[in-house]
Amino acid sequence: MSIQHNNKFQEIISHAKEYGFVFPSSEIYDGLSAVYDYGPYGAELKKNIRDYWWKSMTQFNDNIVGIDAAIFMHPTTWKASGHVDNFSDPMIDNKDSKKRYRVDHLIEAKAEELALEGKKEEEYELLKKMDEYLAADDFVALKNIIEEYKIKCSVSGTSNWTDIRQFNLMFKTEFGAVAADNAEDNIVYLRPETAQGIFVNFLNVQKTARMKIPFGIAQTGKAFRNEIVARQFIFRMREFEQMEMQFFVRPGTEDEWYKYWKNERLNWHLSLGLPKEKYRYHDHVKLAHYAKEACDIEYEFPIGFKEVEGIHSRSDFDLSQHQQFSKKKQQYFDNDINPETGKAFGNYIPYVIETSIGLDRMFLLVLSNAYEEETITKEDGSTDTRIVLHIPAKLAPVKLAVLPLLKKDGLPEIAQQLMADCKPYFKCFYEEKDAIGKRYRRQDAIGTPFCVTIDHQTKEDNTVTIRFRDSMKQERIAFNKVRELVMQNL
RNA sequence: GCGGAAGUAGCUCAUUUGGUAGAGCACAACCUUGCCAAGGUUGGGGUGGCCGGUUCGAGCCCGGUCUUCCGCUCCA
Repeated sequence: MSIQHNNKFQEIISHAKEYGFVFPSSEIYDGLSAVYDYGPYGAELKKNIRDYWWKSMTQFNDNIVGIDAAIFMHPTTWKASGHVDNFSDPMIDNKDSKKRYRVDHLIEAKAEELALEGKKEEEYELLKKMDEYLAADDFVALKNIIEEYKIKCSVSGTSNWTDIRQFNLMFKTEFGAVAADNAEDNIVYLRPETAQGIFVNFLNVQKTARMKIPFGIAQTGKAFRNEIVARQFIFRMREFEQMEMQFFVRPGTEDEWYKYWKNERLNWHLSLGLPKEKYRYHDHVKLAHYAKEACDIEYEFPIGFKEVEGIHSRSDFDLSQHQQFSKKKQQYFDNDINPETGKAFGNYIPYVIETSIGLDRMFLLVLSNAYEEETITKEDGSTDTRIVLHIPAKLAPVKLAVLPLLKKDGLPEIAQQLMADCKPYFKCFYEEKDAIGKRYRRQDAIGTPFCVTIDHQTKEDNTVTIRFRDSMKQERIAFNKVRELVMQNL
């Protein structure tokens, strides 16, 4: 990351705070690491992004419906999904190389080494101890093993280790107000992804909304991950919001649908007028346990190319797992005729294509792309700078600012009429204090695409000045055309 | 977690060797004001991140602690 880019990122963070987009969480108590709150304009922008996504999924696609599943889920959900077993490993760091290892990997590597030296008994002994201590969560004993066998870091070659720490991806909490006999019985997790809420409702949705494959289920909502290092402003947070759509398809057609959604999702981004050259696909080579194919849509943030959205071909992994753990069939009966056999496709577990976008990351994307510190040359040749957010009008927190040129001569009254006229249709902002130029610049700073000024001429011919954010150009239009003009751009 | 940097008004920053904190912007009120942040007057606002030490006296020196940022590390 260059210093220049770094500065731009800092400026965006400062701007976000100063103008009420994003605040550090619990700031009066010195903040909570990697947790942020959205302020008045941030909440509007975030909501507008969410709504735009939701509409593009559930309104523009006849075969996609939405749900809103709970954050709490039955704990077995996470055993089935693989989150419990795959994300609770003890870790240890080498202080010299700064490299982090999974403790079991480290010890197993040593055992293998012993085996190669022909010390079969020692190998067996070591692995037996390890399993015993792992099962007991005895980190002190595990570290003793590492020291006893003089296990070294392959990078630094030293045995300078930190203490062992448990890495838990999922946040745990207690469910129910009364303690259970066995404390473990009361544990529920805060979901680390929204997808499982869709999978466990697959049959409910399919039956009640009478969906036929191929079809999709969309959902937006909070998810929680206890990241080891969560940083970079709202890019990686421990509490974040996902917008996910799981698309269920007939086995054998997954490649075609994967390509379809890969293409479709990038087009969604471009439909907002975001610059194509800042986007790229990143195809995964190393795949997660459930994935058949996977790619990320990356965007060039001020901190470099980073993932905004993932498209994954998840096979029938999730539904199969839930079928196995719940002992409830997760199958679909496909009445369509298979041209090869002349019979219906019959019962099967559908394959899934997932599109998963981080709402907070999308927010940061929009903000990063919108932010500009512009140098403008005035009529007298002198230069000035203005800070402007070129937020797409569809997403802008405030659509229209209504500004009486003077706070007298009946101009505020006329302005209030316009407010009343537009308020029911989109978010408006009214202001009558300070010089007009200052008011324009304040609207630029929060990304308001249109400003309308009411002046004395308005009283004579019912026209107003409309001023455009990006070009700073002004036009005279009829008072009663303002609402229409703004709505055309939303 | 390791290394580095920084915490003074809402924001950006001053306060030369230790002597009971200041500016600009922002905010509020009034006046002024015909179109791109720059008119005037007045006003509100700070236990200097927190705790302790040295000193007659600490925003400044020392120690600890917390938080944030950057780099490394990790990342479904």
